Amino acid sequence: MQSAFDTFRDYIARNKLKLTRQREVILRSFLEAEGHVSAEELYQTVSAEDPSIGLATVYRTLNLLVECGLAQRRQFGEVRHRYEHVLEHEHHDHLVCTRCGAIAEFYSPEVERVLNEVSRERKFRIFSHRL
Amino acid sequence: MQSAFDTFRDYIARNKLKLTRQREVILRSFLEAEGHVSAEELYQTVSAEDPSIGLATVYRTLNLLVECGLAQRRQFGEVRHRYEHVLEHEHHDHLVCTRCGAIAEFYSPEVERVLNEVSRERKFRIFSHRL
DNA sequence: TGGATATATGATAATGATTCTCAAGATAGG
DNA sequence: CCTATCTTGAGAATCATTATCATATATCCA
Repeated sequence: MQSAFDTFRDYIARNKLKLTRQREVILRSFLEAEGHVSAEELYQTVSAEDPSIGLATVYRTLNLLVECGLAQRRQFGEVRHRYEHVLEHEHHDHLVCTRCGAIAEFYSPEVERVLNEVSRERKFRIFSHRL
Repeated sequence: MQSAFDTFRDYIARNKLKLTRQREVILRSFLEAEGHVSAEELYQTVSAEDPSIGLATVYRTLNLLVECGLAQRRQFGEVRHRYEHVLEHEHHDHLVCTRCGAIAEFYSPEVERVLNEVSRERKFRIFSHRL
């Protein structure tokens, strides 16, 4: 299985994009970050390593990571989005505390099965789901 | 069982708020609207009946409706929120088409059961969920 | 290796949904 | 019908995210 960096490099190459220092720094920080990061939070981390990197570039790179399948974008109670890495852990759903924002992850084969059944009945094809 | 208007009136009274013409018009339009309305869409409908009602008031009233339990606010793929009435139909989850935005509703007792189990294990208490 | 060329970047402006502000208007209770 | 209190409409403000644009940089190819 290829590393996240390989996946990213492949995506870059396939789409005639360029592998820049900024993108490397951002990807590295993203992978080191644990759990669910917001763009702003990631920007803080990245800035510590290279203060010249702008917030816009963090946003742009996060979008790339989503496109190449390395990251998933989700929105919990808040306004802003959070990103989590995909390769590192299995598919799962979330419980989010409405008081403190704590997040617990879980996986249920039954939920998956129900979703497949329901979508078949209704003639939907499931690309992803959020619970 | 009391009507949506009664529920709203009660909430208004209990919180020392006032029942205004605008709020009545907006609630009525909301109940007549089918499915999942955005604030902007509801504003269009409301404007047709009374052009003097402002967008801010629609937002404010929708928030009241959510607070008193008549409406639920959800966010599908898009940026903006959509609101749906609660009293009219049972609790359910959604399938959303990523191409055309079509929405299908479904209910699965199994999903509910799994959520209850998981939340008990993790010491969460479920107020609501979005799938 | 050196350029040419296409893509990236940083700073900042723009956007779009939602909320806030505030002066003027309307409701409820006595 | 008066007054205290809550609402309203209009537009400004906010906040996360995206677009713009001039400059910088990576990649490709001779």
